[in-house]
Amino acid sequence: MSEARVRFAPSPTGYLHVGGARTALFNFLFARHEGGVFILRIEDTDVERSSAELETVLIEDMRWLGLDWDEGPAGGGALGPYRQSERVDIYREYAEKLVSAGAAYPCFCTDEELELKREQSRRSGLPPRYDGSCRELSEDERQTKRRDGQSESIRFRVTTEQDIRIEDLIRGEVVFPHDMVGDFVIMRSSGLPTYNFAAAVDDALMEVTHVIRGEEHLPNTIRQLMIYESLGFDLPAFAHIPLILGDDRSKLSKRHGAPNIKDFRDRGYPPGAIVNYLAFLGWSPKDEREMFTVEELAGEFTLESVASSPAIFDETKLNWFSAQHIRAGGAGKFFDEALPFFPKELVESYDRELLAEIFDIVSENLPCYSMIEESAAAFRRGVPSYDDSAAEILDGTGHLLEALADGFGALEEWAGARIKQSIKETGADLGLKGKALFMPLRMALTGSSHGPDLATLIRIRGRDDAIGTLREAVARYRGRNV
RNA sequence: GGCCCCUUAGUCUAGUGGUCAGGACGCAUGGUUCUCAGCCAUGAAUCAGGGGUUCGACUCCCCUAGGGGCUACCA
Repeated sequence: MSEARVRFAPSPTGYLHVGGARTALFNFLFARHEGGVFILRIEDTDVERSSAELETVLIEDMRWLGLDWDEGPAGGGALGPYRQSERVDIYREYAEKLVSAGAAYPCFCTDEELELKREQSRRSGLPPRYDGSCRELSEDERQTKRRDGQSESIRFRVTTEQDIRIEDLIRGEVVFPHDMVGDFVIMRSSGLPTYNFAAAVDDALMEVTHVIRGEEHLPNTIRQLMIYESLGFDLPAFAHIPLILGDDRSKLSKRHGAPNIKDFRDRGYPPGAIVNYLAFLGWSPKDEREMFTVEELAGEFTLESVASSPAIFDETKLNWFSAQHIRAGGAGKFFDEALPFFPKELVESYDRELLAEIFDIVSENLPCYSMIEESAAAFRRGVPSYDDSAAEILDGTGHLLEALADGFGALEEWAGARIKQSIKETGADLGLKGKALFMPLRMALTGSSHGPDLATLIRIRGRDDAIGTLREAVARYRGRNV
Protein backbone atom coordinates (compact mmCIF):
# COMPACT_ATOMS: atom_id res chain seq x y z
CA MET A 1 0.00 0.00 0.00
CA SER A 2 2.98 2.26 -0.57
CA GLU A 3 1.94 2.79 -4.17
CA ALA A 4 1.14 6.40 -4.97
CA ARG A 5 -2.39 6.95 -6.25
CA VAL A 6 -3.45 10.35 -7.52
CA ARG A 7 -6.43 11.64 -9.39
CA PHE A 8 -7.58 14.44 -11.63
CA ALA A 9 -11.21 15.17 -10.90
CA PRO A 10 -12.68 17.66 -13.34
CA SER A 11 -16.31 18.50 -13.72
CA PRO A 12 -17.53 18.55 -17.29
CA THR A 13 -19.02 22.02 -17.16
CA GLY A 14 -16.91 23.61 -19.88
CA TYR A 15 -13.91 22.93 -22.02
CA LEU A 16 -10.74 21.86 -20.29
CA HIS A 17 -8.77 25.06 -19.85
CA VAL A 18 -5.07 25.51 -19.25
CA GLY A 19 -5.50 25.65 -15.49
CA GLY A 20 -7.26 22.31 -15.33
CA ALA A 21 -4.87 20.82 -17.83
CA ARG A 22 -1.94 21.87 -15.71
CA THR A 23 -3.49 20.28 -12.62
CA ALA A 24 -4.04 17.09 -14.62
CA LEU A 25 -0.47 17.26 -15.86
CA PHE A 26 1.05 17.61 -12.40
CA ASN A 27 -0.98 14.64 -11.18
CA PHE A 28 0.05 12.65 -14.20
CA LEU A 29 3.72 13.54 -13.86
CA PHE A 30 3.71 12.77 -10.17
CA ALA A 31 2.14 9.36 -10.77
CA ARG A 32 4.60 8.53 -13.53
CA HIS A 33 7.55 9.74 -11.51
CA GLU A 34 6.52 7.64 -8.54
CA GLY A 35 5.54 4.67 -10.62
CA GLY A 36 2.04 5.06 -9.20
CA VAL A 37 -1.50 5.19 -10.52
CA PHE A 38 -3.23 8.10 -12.23
CA ILE A 39 -7.01 8.15 -11.90
CA LEU A 40 -9.49 10.21 -13.88
CA ARG A 41 -12.72 10.87 -12.03
CA ILE A 42 -15.59 12.78 -13.51
CA GLU A 43 -17.32 15.05 -11.00
CA ASP A 44 -20.69 15.51 -12.60
CA THR A 45 -22.90 16.04 -9.59
CA ASP A 46 -23.85 19.51 -10.74
CA VAL A 47 -26.51 18.28 -13.12
CA GLU A 48 -27.40 21.76 -14.28
CA ARG A 49 -23.99 22.56 -15.65
CA SER A 50 -22.54 19.19 -16.56
CA SER A 51 -23.03 17.52 -19.88
CA ALA A 52 -22.07 14.28 -21.58
CA GLU A 53 -20.80 16.14 -24.64
CA LEU A 54 -18.42 18.18 -22.56
CA GLU A 55 -17.20 15.01 -20.91
CA THR A 56 -16.45 13.58 -24.33
CA VAL A 57 -14.43 16.63 -25.31
CA LEU A 58 -12.67 16.55 -21.97
CA ILE A 59 -11.60 12.97 -22.54
CA GLU A 60 -10.45 13.80 -26.06
CA ASP A 61 -8.41 16.69 -24.73
CA MET A 62 -6.79 14.51 -22.09
CA ARG A 63 -5.91 11.84 -24.61
CA TRP A 64 -4.66 14.41 -27.07
CA LEU A 65 -2.32 15.85 -24.43
CA GLY A 66 -1.10 12.34 -23.78
CA LEU A 67 -2.29 12.32 -20.17
CA ASP A 68 -3.44 8.74 -20.19
CA TRP A 69 -5.04 7.46 -17.02
CA ASP A 70 -4.74 4.05 -15.46
CA GLU A 71 -8.19 4.07 -13.93
CA GLY A 72 -11.21 6.03 -15.01
CA PRO A 73 -14.36 5.97 -17.10
CA ALA A 74 -13.69 4.14 -20.35
CA GLY A 75 -10.45 2.93 -18.90
CA GLY A 76 -10.78 0.19 -16.33
CA GLY A 77 -9.88 0.09 -12.67
CA ALA A 78 -11.23 -1.92 -9.79
CA LEU A 79 -12.44 0.93 -7.58
CA GLY A 80 -15.01 2.40 -9.91
CA PRO A 81 -17.34 3.56 -11.15
CA TYR A 82 -15.33 6.68 -11.85
CA ARG A 83 -18.20 8.95 -12.67
CA GLN A 84 -19.83 10.50 -9.62
CA SER A 85 -23.28 10.41 -11.15
CA GLU A 86 -22.94 6.61 -11.04
CA ARG A 87 -21.91 6.56 -7.40
CA VAL A 88 -24.91 8.17 -5.72
CA ASP A 89 -25.80 4.97 -3.87
CA ILE A 90 -22.38 5.04 -2.28
CA TYR A 91 -22.73 8.63 -1.12
CA ARG A 92 -26.17 7.92 0.23
CA GLU A 93 -24.88 4.95 2.14
CA TYR A 94 -22.12 6.94 3.80
CA ALA A 95 -24.41 9.87 4.46
CA GLU A 96 -26.82 7.57 6.25
CA LYS A 97 -23.96 6.14 8.19
CA LEU A 98 -23.15 9.63 9.40
CA VAL A 99 -26.78 10.36 10.23
CA SER A 100 -27.17 7.26 12.34
CA ALA A 101 -23.96 8.06 14.12
CA GLY A 102 -25.28 11.53 14.86
CA ALA A 103 -22.53 13.15 12.84
CA ALA A 104 -25.03 14.49 10.33
CA TYR A 105 -28.71 15.37 10.37
CA PRO A 106 -31.58 16.16 8.03
CA CYS A 107 -32.14 19.85 7.37
CA PHE A 108 -35.39 21.34 6.13
CA CYS A 109 -34.33 24.92 5.62
CA THR A 110 -35.16 26.41 2.25
CA ASP A 111 -32.86 28.31 -0.04
CA GLU A 112 -34.69 31.53 0.70
CA GLU A 113 -34.33 31.14 4.45
CA LEU A 114 -30.66 30.37 4.13
CA GLU A 115 -30.00 33.25 1.81
CA LEU A 116 -31.71 35.59 4.24
CA LYS A 117 -29.63 34.35 7.16
CA ARG A 118 -26.43 34.62 5.20
CA GLU A 119 -27.27 38.17 4.32
CA GLN A 120 -27.94 39.00 7.95
CA SER A 121 -24.69 37.62 9.25
CA ARG A 122 -22.79 39.25 6.44
CA ARG A 123 -24.23 42.55 7.47
CA SER A 124 -23.33 42.09 11.08
CA GLY A 125 -19.78 41.30 10.05
CA LEU A 126 -19.86 37.66 11.11
CA PRO A 127 -18.74 34.69 9.08
CA PRO A 128 -21.89 33.42 7.36
CA ARG A 129 -22.31 30.13 9.11
CA TYR A 130 -25.36 27.93 9.29
CA ASP A 131 -27.28 28.86 12.42
CA GLY A 132 -28.21 25.31 13.34
CA SER A 133 -32.00 25.67 13.10
CA CYS A 134 -32.47 22.00 12.21
CA ARG A 135 -29.63 20.72 14.30
CA GLU A 136 -31.63 19.57 17.30
CA LEU A 137 -34.96 18.70 15.71
CA SER A 138 -36.70 15.80 17.38
CA GLU A 139 -37.74 12.80 15.38
CA ASP A 140 -41.36 13.93 15.67
CA GLU A 141 -40.57 17.35 14.29
CA ARG A 142 -38.73 15.76 11.39
CA GLN A 143 -41.64 13.47 10.58
CA THR A 144 -44.00 16.41 10.64
CA LYS A 145 -41.89 18.38 8.22
CA ARG A 146 -41.59 15.37 5.97
CA ARG A 147 -45.36 14.92 5.99
CA ASP A 148 -45.68 18.57 5.02
CA GLY A 149 -43.60 17.73 2.00
CA GLN A 150 -40.68 19.95 2.96
CA SER A 151 -37.56 19.22 1.01
CA GLU A 152 -34.78 17.63 2.98
CA SER A 153 -31.03 17.84 2.72
CA ILE A 154 -28.37 16.34 4.97
CA ARG A 155 -26.03 18.50 6.92
CA PHE A 156 -22.73 17.60 8.54
CA ARG A 157 -22.59 18.42 12.22
CA VAL A 158 -19.43 20.41 12.87
CA THR A 159 -18.16 19.73 16.36
CA THR A 160 -14.50 20.59 15.98
CA GLU A 161 -13.22 22.75 18.77
CA GLN A 162 -9.62 22.98 17.81
CA ASP A 163 -8.04 24.94 15.04
CA ILE A 164 -7.64 22.85 11.96
CA ARG A 165 -4.19 22.14 10.61
CA ILE A 166 -3.50 21.10 7.09
CA GLU A 167 -0.07 19.79 6.34
CA ASP A 168 0.33 20.87 2.74
CA LEU A 169 3.21 19.52 0.68
CA ILE A 170 3.67 22.83 -1.09
CA ARG A 171 2.68 25.39 1.52
CA GLY A 172 3.70 23.73 4.73
CA GLU A 173 1.34 23.88 7.68
CA VAL A 174 -1.77 25.96 7.15
CA VAL A 175 -4.00 26.67 10.12
CA PHE A 176 -7.66 27.59 9.92
CA PRO A 177 -9.65 28.84 12.94
CA HIS A 178 -11.99 26.13 14.18
CA ASP A 179 -15.07 28.33 14.11
CA MET A 180 -14.71 29.16 10.47
CA VAL A 181 -17.28 26.77 9.14
CA GLY A 182 -20.75 25.96 10.26
CA ASP A 183 -22.69 22.79 9.60
CA PHE A 184 -22.52 22.23 5.89
CA VAL A 185 -24.65 20.31 3.44
CA ILE A 186 -23.31 16.96 2.30
CA MET A 187 -26.39 15.65 0.49
CA ARG A 188 -28.58 18.02 -1.43
CA SER A 189 -32.33 17.80 -1.37
CA SER A 190 -32.05 16.45 -4.90
CA GLY A 191 -30.38 13.36 -3.44
CA LEU A 192 -27.03 14.21 -4.98
CA PRO A 193 -23.92 14.83 -2.88
CA THR A 194 -22.11 18.15 -2.67
CA TYR A 195 -18.57 18.52 -3.89
CA ASN A 196 -16.87 18.30 -0.51
CA PHE A 197 -18.65 15.14 0.49
CA ALA A 198 -18.32 13.32 -2.80
CA ALA A 199 -14.68 14.27 -3.18
CA ALA A 200 -13.75 13.11 0.32
CA VAL A 201 -15.66 9.84 0.06
CA ASP A 202 -14.27 9.09 -3.38
CA ASP A 203 -10.71 9.98 -2.55
CA ALA A 204 -10.89 7.66 0.44
CA LEU A 205 -12.63 4.82 -1.39
CA MET A 206 -10.39 5.11 -4.39
CA GLU A 207 -7.43 4.97 -2.03
CA VAL A 208 -5.96 8.22 -3.22
CA THR A 209 -2.68 8.86 -1.43
CA HIS A 210 -1.92 12.38 -2.67
CA VAL A 211 -4.56 14.99 -3.41
CA ILE A 212 -2.94 17.38 -5.88
CA ARG A 213 -5.31 20.13 -6.88
CA GLY A 214 -5.68 23.86 -7.40
CA GLU A 215 -5.15 26.26 -4.56
CA GLU A 216 -8.76 27.35 -4.66
CA HIS A 217 -9.57 24.13 -2.83
CA LEU A 218 -7.39 24.87 0.15
CA PRO A 219 -10.18 26.30 2.34
CA ASN A 220 -12.46 23.41 1.37
CA THR A 221 -9.97 20.97 2.71
CA ILE A 222 -11.04 21.59 6.27
CA ARG A 223 -14.51 20.26 5.50
CA GLN A 224 -13.10 17.25 3.79
CA LEU A 225 -10.83 16.61 6.73
CA MET A 226 -13.87 16.52 8.99
CA ILE A 227 -15.54 14.01 6.74
CA TYR A 228 -12.47 11.81 6.63
CA GLU A 229 -12.28 11.86 10.37
CA SER A 230 -15.92 11.14 11.08
CA LEU A 231 -15.91 8.24 8.64
CA GLY A 232 -12.68 6.86 10.01
CA PHE A 233 -10.80 7.13 6.74
CA ASP A 234 -7.03 7.43 6.47
CA LEU A 235 -5.88 10.89 5.45
CA PRO A 236 -4.15 11.46 2.13
CA ALA A 237 -1.36 13.98 1.69
CA PHE A 238 -2.42 17.32 0.25
CA ALA A 239 -0.62 19.49 -2.29
CA HIS A 240 -2.35 22.67 -3.35
CA ILE A 241 -0.73 24.00 -6.46
CA PRO A 242 -0.78 27.70 -7.34
CA LEU A 243 -3.42 29.03 -9.67
CA ILE A 244 -2.88 30.05 -13.23
CA LEU A 245 -4.07 33.60 -13.73
CA GLY A 246 -5.25 35.46 -16.77
CA ASP A 247 -3.92 38.76 -18.09
CA ASP A 248 -6.02 40.57 -15.55
CA ARG A 249 -4.46 38.55 -12.72
CA SER A 250 -7.70 36.87 -11.82
CA LYS A 251 -8.27 33.14 -11.79
CA LEU A 252 -8.65 31.66 -15.21
CA SER A 253 -12.23 30.63 -15.55
CA LYS A 254 -14.28 28.93 -18.14
CA ARG A 255 -16.79 31.68 -18.08
CA HIS A 256 -14.39 34.41 -19.11
CA GLY A 257 -13.18 32.60 -22.15
CA ALA A 258 -10.09 31.12 -20.55
CA PRO A 259 -7.65 29.67 -23.03
CA ASN A 260 -8.78 26.10 -23.48
CA ILE A 261 -7.10 23.01 -24.75
CA LYS A 262 -9.55 22.31 -27.52
CA ASP A 263 -8.85 25.72 -28.97
CA PHE A 264 -5.12 25.06 -29.09
CA ARG A 265 -5.81 21.66 -30.57
CA ASP A 266 -7.93 23.25 -33.29
CA ARG A 267 -5.28 25.82 -34.02
CA GLY A 268 -2.71 23.12 -34.54
CA TYR A 269 -0.36 23.27 -31.60
CA PRO A 270 1.62 20.09 -30.94
CA PRO A 271 0.42 18.65 -27.62
CA GLY A 272 3.99 18.07 -26.48
CA ALA A 273 4.62 21.80 -26.69
CA ILE A 274 1.54 22.65 -24.63
CA VAL A 275 2.59 20.13 -22.01
CA ASN A 276 6.12 21.50 -21.95
CA TYR A 277 4.93 25.06 -21.48
CA LEU A 278 2.31 24.14 -18.88
CA ALA A 279 4.86 22.20 -16.86
CA PHE A 280 6.93 25.35 -16.54
CA LEU A 281 4.03 27.28 -15.08
CA GLY A 282 4.76 26.68 -11.44
CA TRP A 283 7.44 24.06 -11.79
CA SER A 284 11.07 24.19 -12.83
CA PRO A 285 13.81 21.61 -13.22
CA LYS A 286 17.05 21.57 -11.28
CA ASP A 287 19.13 22.71 -14.23
CA GLU A 288 18.41 25.29 -16.89
CA ARG A 289 17.02 23.09 -19.62
CA GLU A 290 13.77 24.22 -21.18
CA MET A 291 12.80 21.68 -23.78
CA PHE A 292 11.30 18.52 -22.39
CA THR A 293 9.27 15.60 -23.62
CA VAL A 294 6.53 14.27 -21.37
CA GLU A 295 8.75 11.34 -20.45
CA GLU A 296 11.59 13.64 -19.49
CA LEU A 297 9.23 15.75 -17.41
CA ALA A 298 7.99 12.66 -15.61
CA GLY A 299 11.57 11.76 -14.86
CA GLU A 300 12.34 15.12 -13.29
CA PHE A 301 9.07 16.12 -11.69
CA THR A 302 8.77 16.45 -7.95
CA LEU A 303 6.25 18.29 -5.81
CA GLU A 304 9.13 19.89 -3.88
CA SER A 305 10.08 21.97 -6.88
CA VAL A 306 6.58 23.28 -7.45
CA ALA A 307 6.30 27.02 -6.76
CA SER A 308 3.76 28.42 -4.34
CA SER A 309 2.96 31.64 -6.12
CA PRO A 310 0.50 31.97 -8.98
CA ALA A 311 1.57 32.37 -12.61
CA ILE A 312 0.12 34.32 -15.47
CA PHE A 313 -0.60 32.43 -18.65
CA ASP A 314 1.45 33.96 -21.45
CA GLU A 315 0.56 32.91 -24.97
CA THR A 316 3.68 34.56 -26.39
CA LYS A 317 5.86 32.21 -24.47
CA LEU A 318 3.70 29.25 -25.36
CA ASN A 319 4.25 30.21 -28.97
CA TRP A 320 7.97 30.20 -28.44
CA PHE A 321 7.89 26.74 -26.84
CA SER A 322 5.72 25.49 -29.62
CA ALA A 323 7.90 26.95 -32.38
CA GLN A 324 10.91 25.33 -30.73
CA HIS A 325 9.22 21.95 -30.69
CA ILE A 326 8.10 22.20 -34.29
CA ARG A 327 11.48 23.34 -35.52
CA ALA A 328 13.27 20.58 -33.64
CA GLY A 329 10.93 17.90 -34.95
CA GLY A 330 10.52 19.25 -38.46
CA ALA A 331 8.61 17.42 -41.15
CA GLY A 332 10.02 14.12 -39.97
CA LYS A 333 7.99 14.33 -36.81
CA PHE A 334 5.14 16.71 -37.46
CA PHE A 335 4.32 16.58 -41.15
CA ASP A 336 1.44 14.14 -40.87
CA GLU A 337 -0.38 16.10 -38.20
CA ALA A 338 0.36 19.38 -39.97
CA LEU A 339 -0.84 18.25 -43.41
CA PRO A 340 -4.54 18.91 -42.76
CA PHE A 341 -3.64 22.53 -42.08
CA PHE A 342 -2.03 23.13 -45.46
CA PRO A 343 -4.14 25.28 -47.77
CA LYS A 344 -5.87 23.21 -50.42
CA GLU A 345 -4.16 25.13 -53.19
CA LEU A 346 -0.75 23.92 -52.03
CA VAL A 347 -1.82 20.36 -51.36
CA GLU A 348 -3.21 20.14 -54.88
CA SER A 349 -0.19 21.53 -56.66
CA TYR A 350 2.67 19.77 -54.88
CA ASP A 351 3.53 16.19 -54.17
CA ARG A 352 4.11 14.93 -50.66
CA GLU A 353 7.85 15.25 -50.84
CA LEU A 354 7.76 18.92 -51.81
CA LEU A 355 5.08 19.66 -49.24
CA ALA A 356 7.35 18.18 -46.61
CA GLU A 357 10.16 20.43 -47.82
CA ILE A 358 7.91 23.43 -47.62
CA PHE A 359 6.97 22.40 -44.10
CA ASP A 360 10.60 22.15 -43.10
CA ILE A 361 11.19 25.67 -44.38
CA VAL A 362 8.22 27.29 -42.68
CA SER A 363 8.81 25.30 -39.51
CA GLU A 364 11.85 27.48 -38.85
CA ASN A 365 9.40 29.69 -37.06
CA LEU A 366 5.95 28.21 -36.75
CA PRO A 367 4.05 28.31 -33.45
CA CYS A 368 1.08 26.37 -34.78
CA TYR A 369 -0.05 24.68 -37.96
CA SER A 370 -2.89 27.06 -38.63
CA MET A 371 -0.23 29.65 -39.44
CA ILE A 372 1.07 27.57 -42.32
CA GLU A 373 -1.19 29.24 -44.83
CA GLU A 374 0.36 32.58 -44.10
CA SER A 375 3.93 31.31 -43.77
CA ALA A 376 3.77 29.28 -46.94
CA ALA A 377 2.07 31.92 -49.06
CA ALA A 378 5.23 32.39 -51.14
CA PHE A 379 4.95 28.83 -52.38
CA ARG A 380 1.66 29.42 -54.15
CA ARG A 381 2.33 28.95 -57.80
CA GLY A 382 1.36 31.45 -60.47
CA VAL A 383 1.34 35.23 -60.52
CA PRO A 384 0.57 36.72 -57.12
CA SER A 385 -1.36 39.91 -56.65
CA TYR A 386 0.77 43.02 -56.50
CA ASP A 387 0.11 45.98 -54.29
CA ASP A 388 1.44 49.51 -54.75
CA SER A 389 4.76 48.81 -53.12
CA ALA A 390 5.21 45.82 -55.42
CA ALA A 391 4.47 47.99 -58.42
CA GLU A 392 7.16 50.42 -57.37
CA ILE A 393 9.74 47.69 -57.25
CA LEU A 394 8.61 46.02 -60.46
CA ASP A 395 8.41 49.12 -62.62
CA GLY A 396 11.12 49.10 -65.23
CA THR A 397 12.36 45.60 -64.50
CA GLY A 398 10.82 43.84 -67.49
CA HIS A 399 14.04 43.04 -69.27
CA LEU A 400 15.65 41.79 -66.07
CA LEU A 401 12.77 39.40 -65.40
CA GLU A 402 12.83 38.22 -69.04
CA ALA A 403 16.55 37.58 -68.78
CA LEU A 404 16.11 35.72 -65.50
CA ALA A 405 13.46 33.53 -67.08
CA ASP A 406 15.76 32.84 -70.03
CA GLY A 407 18.51 31.93 -67.63
CA PHE A 408 16.26 29.45 -65.81
CA GLY A 409 15.25 27.97 -69.15
CA ALA A 410 18.86 27.38 -70.10
CA LEU A 411 19.73 25.58 -66.86
CA GLU A 412 20.75 21.95 -67.36
CA GLU A 413 20.26 20.97 -63.77
CA TRP A 414 17.38 22.26 -61.64
CA ALA A 415 19.10 22.64 -58.29
CA GLY A 416 19.24 25.39 -55.70
CA ALA A 417 22.91 26.18 -56.18
CA ARG A 418 22.56 26.29 -59.95
CA ILE A 419 19.55 28.55 -59.72
CA LYS A 420 21.35 30.97 -57.47
CA GLN A 421 24.31 30.98 -59.83
CA SER A 422 22.07 31.64 -62.78
CA ILE A 423 20.46 34.59 -61.03
CA LYS A 424 23.84 36.08 -60.27
CA GLU A 425 25.11 35.56 -63.79
CA THR A 426 22.06 37.21 -65.28
CA GLY A 427 22.52 40.06 -62.86
CA ALA A 428 26.19 40.42 -63.79
CA ASP A 429 25.25 40.64 -67.47
CA LEU A 430 22.93 43.52 -66.68
CA GLY A 431 25.19 45.15 -64.11
CA LEU A 432 22.87 44.31 -61.21
CA LYS A 433 23.49 42.63 -57.91
CA GLY A 434 22.19 42.39 -54.37
CA LYS A 435 18.88 43.92 -53.59
CA ALA A 436 18.43 45.49 -57.02
CA LEU A 437 18.72 42.04 -58.51
CA PHE A 438 16.86 39.86 -56.04
CA MET A 439 14.07 42.11 -54.94
CA PRO A 440 12.31 42.45 -58.30
CA LEU A 441 12.54 38.68 -58.69
CA ARG A 442 11.12 38.07 -55.25
CA MET A 443 8.35 40.57 -55.84
CA ALA A 444 7.43 39.20 -59.21
CA LEU A 445 7.22 35.68 -57.86
CA THR A 446 5.63 36.21 -54.47
CA GLY A 447 4.21 39.73 -54.36
CA SER A 448 6.01 40.24 -51.07
CA SER A 449 9.30 41.84 -50.12
CA HIS A 450 10.23 39.08 -47.73
CA GLY A 451 10.03 35.32 -47.52
CA PRO A 452 12.10 32.16 -47.79
CA ASP A 453 15.44 31.88 -49.54
CA LEU A 454 14.81 32.69 -53.20
CA ALA A 455 16.84 29.93 -54.83
CA THR A 456 15.15 27.33 -52.69
CA LEU A 457 11.78 28.88 -53.28
CA ILE A 458 12.28 28.83 -57.04
CA ARG A 459 13.59 25.29 -57.02
CA ILE A 460 10.53 24.09 -55.13
CA ARG A 461 8.04 26.01 -57.22
CA GLY A 462 9.62 24.41 -60.27
CA ARG A 463 11.04 25.56 -63.55
CA ASP A 464 7.73 25.78 -65.39
CA ASP A 465 6.15 27.91 -62.70
CA ALA A 466 9.20 30.17 -62.33
CA ILE A 467 9.49 30.89 -66.02
CA GLY A 468 5.77 31.11 -66.61
CA THR A 469 5.17 33.39 -63.65
CA LEU A 470 7.99 35.74 -64.64
CA ARG A 471 6.85 36.03 -68.24
CA GLU A 472 3.28 36.62 -67.22
CA ALA A 473 4.34 39.22 -64.71
CA VAL A 474 6.27 41.01 -67.42
CA ALA A 475 3.34 40.85 -69.77
CA ARG A 476 1.17 42.30 -67.13
CA TYR A 477 3.56 45.17 -66.63
CA ARG A 478 4.29 45.64 -70.36
CA GLY A 479 1.59 48.23 -70.64
CA ARG A 480 3.38 50.35 -68.12
CA ASN A 481 6.61 52.21 -68.58
CA VAL A 482 9.02 49.32 -68.97
C1' G B 1 -16.57 42.24 6.01
C1' G B 2 -14.04 37.49 7.81
C1' C B 3 -10.43 33.57 6.98
C1' C B 4 -6.44 31.67 4.15
C1' C B 5 -2.60 31.84 0.34
C1' C B 6 0.96 34.66 -2.48
C1' U B 7 4.91 38.84 -3.52
C1' U B 8 12.74 38.34 -7.46
C1' A B 9 12.78 42.58 -14.37
C1' G B 10 6.55 43.49 -18.51
C1' U B 11 6.03 37.68 -18.17
C1' C B 12 7.83 32.44 -16.51
C1' U B 13 11.51 31.30 -12.99
C1' A B 14 16.69 29.97 -10.18
C1' G B 15 18.20 31.42 -5.50
C1' U B 16 17.40 28.93 1.09
C1' G B 17 22.62 34.63 5.49
C1' G B 18 28.22 36.65 2.32
C1' U B 19 26.49 35.76 -5.56
C1' C B 20 28.90 40.96 -10.40
C1' A B 21 21.09 38.27 -7.99
C1' G B 22 21.62 33.17 -12.81
C1' G B 23 18.45 31.41 -17.00
C1' A B 24 14.18 31.88 -20.50
C1' C B 25 10.22 34.72 -23.24
C1' G B 26 9.53 39.56 -24.91
C1' C B 27 12.18 44.19 -26.12
C1' A B 28 16.59 47.03 -28.24
C1' U B 29 21.34 47.19 -31.00
C1' G B 30 25.06 44.94 -34.12
C1' G B 31 26.76 40.73 -37.32
C1' U B 32 25.41 36.95 -41.14
C1' U B 33 21.58 37.44 -45.57
C1' C B 34 18.23 39.65 -51.60
C1' U B 35 14.38 39.93 -47.58
C1' C B 36 11.87 37.77 -43.36
C1' A B 37 12.93 34.07 -40.08
C1' G B 38 16.87 31.56 -37.91
C1' C B 39 21.62 31.73 -35.80
C1' C B 40 25.64 34.53 -33.18
C1' A B 41 27.04 38.69 -30.17
C1' U B 42 25.75 42.75 -27.08
C1' G B 43 22.40 45.62 -24.11
C1' A B 44 18.31 47.81 -21.11
C1' A B 45 15.22 45.87 -17.20
C1' U B 46 14.13 42.75 -10.94
C1' C B 47 14.58 41.36 -4.92
C1' A B 48 6.77 45.73 -3.17
C1' G B 49 7.62 49.26 1.25
C1' G B 50 8.99 49.84 6.45
C1' G B 51 10.87 47.97 10.83
C1' G B 52 13.73 44.42 13.36
C1' U B 53 17.46 39.84 14.13
C1' U B 54 22.67 39.59 12.55
C1' C B 55 29.40 41.34 11.65
C1' G B 56 26.31 40.75 7.19
C1' A B 57 20.03 40.17 4.60
C1' C B 58 16.65 38.70 -1.67
C1' U B 59 17.15 34.80 1.89
C1' C B 60 14.87 34.61 9.05
C1' C B 61 10.83 37.45 12.18
C1' C B 62 7.03 41.40 12.51
C1' C B 63 4.04 45.24 10.34
C1' U B 64 2.04 47.70 6.05
C1' A B 65 0.65 47.62 1.07
C1' G B 66 -0.77 45.07 -3.25
C1' G B 67 -2.65 40.72 -5.72
C1' G B 68 -5.44 36.26 -5.43
C1' G B 69 -8.66 32.46 -3.44
C1' C B 70 -12.55 30.88 -0.33
C1' U B 71 -16.68 32.33 2.40
C1' A B 72 -23.27 28.04 -1.71
C1' C B 73 -28.02 22.47 -1.64
C1' C B 74 -20.85 25.26 -7.93
C1' A B 75 -16.69 22.61 -8.37
